[in-house]
Amino acid sequence: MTTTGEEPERAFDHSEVESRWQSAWDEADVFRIDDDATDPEYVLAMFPYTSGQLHMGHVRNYTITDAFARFERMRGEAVLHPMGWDSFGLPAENAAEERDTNPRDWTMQCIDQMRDQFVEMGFGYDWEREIATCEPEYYQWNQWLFKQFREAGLVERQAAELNWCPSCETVLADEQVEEETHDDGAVDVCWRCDTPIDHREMDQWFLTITDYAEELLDALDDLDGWPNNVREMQRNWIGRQEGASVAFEVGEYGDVDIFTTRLDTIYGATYFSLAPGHPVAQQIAEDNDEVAEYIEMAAQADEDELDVTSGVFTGEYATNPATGDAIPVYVADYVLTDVGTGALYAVPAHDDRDHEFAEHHDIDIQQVIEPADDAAVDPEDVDVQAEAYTEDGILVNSGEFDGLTSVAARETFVSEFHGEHRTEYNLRDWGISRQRYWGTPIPMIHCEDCGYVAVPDEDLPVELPEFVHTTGNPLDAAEEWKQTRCPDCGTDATRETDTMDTFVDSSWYFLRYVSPDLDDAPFDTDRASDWLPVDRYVGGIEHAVMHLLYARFFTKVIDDIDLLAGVREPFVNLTNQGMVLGENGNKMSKSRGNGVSPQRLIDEYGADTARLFIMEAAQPEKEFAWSPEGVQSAHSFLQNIYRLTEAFAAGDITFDAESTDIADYVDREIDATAARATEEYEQFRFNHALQAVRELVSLLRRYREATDPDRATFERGLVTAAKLLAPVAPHVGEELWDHLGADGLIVEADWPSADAPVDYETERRLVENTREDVRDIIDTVGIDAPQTITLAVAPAWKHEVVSIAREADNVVPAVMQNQDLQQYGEAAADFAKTLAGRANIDEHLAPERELAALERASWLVAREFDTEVVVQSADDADDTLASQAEPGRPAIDISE
RNA sequence: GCGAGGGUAGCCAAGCUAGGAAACGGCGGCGGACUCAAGAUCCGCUCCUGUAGAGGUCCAAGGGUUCAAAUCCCUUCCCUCGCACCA
Repeated sequence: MTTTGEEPERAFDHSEVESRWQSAWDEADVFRIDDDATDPEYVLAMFPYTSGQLHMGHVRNYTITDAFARFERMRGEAVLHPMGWDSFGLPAENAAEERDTNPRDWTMQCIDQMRDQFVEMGFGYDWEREIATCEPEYYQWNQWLFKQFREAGLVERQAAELNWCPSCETVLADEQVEEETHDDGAVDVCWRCDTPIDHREMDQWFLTITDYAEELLDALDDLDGWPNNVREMQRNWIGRQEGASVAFEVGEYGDVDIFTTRLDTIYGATYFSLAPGHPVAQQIAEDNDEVAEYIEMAAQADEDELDVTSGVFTGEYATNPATGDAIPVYVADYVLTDVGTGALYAVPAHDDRDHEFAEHHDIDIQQVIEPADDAAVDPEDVDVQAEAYTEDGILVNSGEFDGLTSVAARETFVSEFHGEHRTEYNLRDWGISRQRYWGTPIPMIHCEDCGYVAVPDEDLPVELPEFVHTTGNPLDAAEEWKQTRCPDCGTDATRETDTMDTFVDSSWYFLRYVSPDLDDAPFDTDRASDWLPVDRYVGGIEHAVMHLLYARFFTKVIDDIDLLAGVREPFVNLTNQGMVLGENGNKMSKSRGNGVSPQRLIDEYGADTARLFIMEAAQPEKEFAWSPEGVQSAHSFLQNIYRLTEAFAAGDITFDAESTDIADYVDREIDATAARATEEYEQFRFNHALQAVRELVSLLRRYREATDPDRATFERGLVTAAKLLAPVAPHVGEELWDHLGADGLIVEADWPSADAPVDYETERRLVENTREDVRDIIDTVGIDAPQTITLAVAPAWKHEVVSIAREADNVVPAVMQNQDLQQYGEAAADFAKTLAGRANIDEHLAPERELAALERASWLVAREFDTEVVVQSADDADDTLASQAEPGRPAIDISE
């Protein structure tokens, strides 16, 4: 125990309790799921990178999935809730260097450490399905899948200018390059070490994800279970532009294709521009020193160093197919080699960049689009010499096409100028080569005669050799490993020394859980087709593009090569959990010194306190700040519910066998709580569900204080609270369950049935309003010691009037025409008039139901004012009093 | 610049998709019960006014639709995030 003298005695010792139940779950195999289960609920958290350090983000992420998995399990679902280790990657190499060990030993040690912590947190995983991507049993299937992709024509070896991190000494995918802004502009840096990146030309293995660009984009529309921002980020990343390509004849170099989304502006093209990397620009450079220098300079320049006006005239001219004019050809850095065709015609009048460039280089600006009649801008106000007009409009100065709309012109011009419709994507192919050791060896062999040859299946896996400490790529230094024979011709050959991007590992791991020990295929196709897609996927927003896009790509390819039967998307519902901020509301970080160690929290307060605090703090998507008060509050709640249950179990509570109105009230609240908590769990709003549980426990305490409770009702309340709490605080849940003398484990118990009581909301409103009115009167009048509070329900005829009034358009005549109400004459008419003046008439209970509701709730009023409360029907009540009552608003009399 | 999501009482934060009660809950603050006292627990209050349940003003700002708007529509301002020399 770590209790200090200042703190109250703890009701139980969390470390003893928690480890005891963890063993019990383990022995009862409660988290194991049979291979023959049919379409289980697949609940998955993004598996952790094996840094060895569990942080609050992990705790939150895994508590969310664990609580939801436990909830579904109690509801009777078969649940697949596995865990594994994203265990390849550069940090392990760095750690190995620092600690004079090797990546494997380091990683394995991290895994053991993290697994222990997960167990301590009470996370219920099917550990028999545990996987680690750094094991040959796993990564051999990366290699096998790579070959399958290759056979499907989805692997290419391309020379490409690549992002190179000089510090990590490796190539980075576009996705791994981040922009860092400084005072003097932006710099591209390595996502891992923040070192500014270089560019290098190298041969690399690519997966042609661009072949799937269209489906990856279109299918986003149907991913309703994904957050909008993630879908939008992927749309952005894939970046589709609908346009057209048209050829311009460039001097002696022949036709050069351009891509444009604004073919309607072609008559306004007054110059032509090539990217520095465009083949024709390179050709021109051979005879033109000025162009050559410019291209060289542009290649050296940092991102953003050259502005839009940077460029050089080549001395060449292109022919505008629309006007027949010869327009000057420039090489300009703002034209990007890998966007479109790397060449464009420029229309200064209708494009901001072209406009700026033209001004700087003194090129003609020719207007060809005017605002349409219905545009917000008057054509007179448009001065393209001053500023580009970039909206669509009506063509002018475009020969016979004047008067066409932009939309029509774009269509017409495609055939007119022998172009073609074309769709371009920003998405680039996925370069997976990494010049590092701790990853999956790419299963290729280079033979002088045969070129690149895949390692035959029977020779897989290509296992990593022993790690050697070296400055370069350790695989390159492993001479013995490198030397092999060509599978085709048998002559000496060398192995590929690059390893795969670790995002390959995580692109299909969710399939491996289905059959983790299978040794003749990556996963069981039938079972995977039944168990997938993942029903609930939870992880950080940082994976919005990379991991989630690659995983979608892999799933589609795997389905296309018939390893899956009709699974096009891996994750149906996605939740990105928010950050856990430091106490001051800032990001937790070492430099700020505001980090909180999960381990210390577990030691001090126990896993359940940590879990409860995190889940109560906010909805999963929202960030929240760490709060010692919140932790304390969660802890004392657990202690309190424990004490209450213990008192019940120990026979410290006196019960009264007679059924009472109070018991009826409590019974209804129990049902309402179960209903509400169930809905909130389903909606992933754990904080709301937990709030309901707290309210129920508080009610049970008040119940006990107010009277000798009914035993069955009180017990049912405790059982319900324990069950509703169990997914979030499972150890305490078991302990409560045990005290309540129930059979088996709460983790396997049935979820409480969840129908809200009849008229619950209306009744609650009636009771709350009445209590407030009583308070209001006592307060306003200044009554010190009320003797008796009398509540009288309105007579049945008034209820009838209200019912009629709710339906009728014209209240007073409708009421007066009613035969039954005529006997109440004047009174009925007056009441009808009152109601007619109201904008809205609330729902109300029938008189006998209203009476019963008030009788059930009267103990709350009696308790609050320490007084007698009498609830009367209209017949029993004094006439004057009863006449003041309305449906939903009993008359109140307070005597001193 | 483009896109996504937001702005609710001292603070945090529900409600907004399906318009109908000054607007759930928590923290903080105030008062009361219990207690020798503190803590824990319990009962209230916490926009303004009010000696019988009332009235007034409210959900970034302004306008509109409606019997009725925090909720729907328009405009403006501000915040957070993502993308961005993308032709």
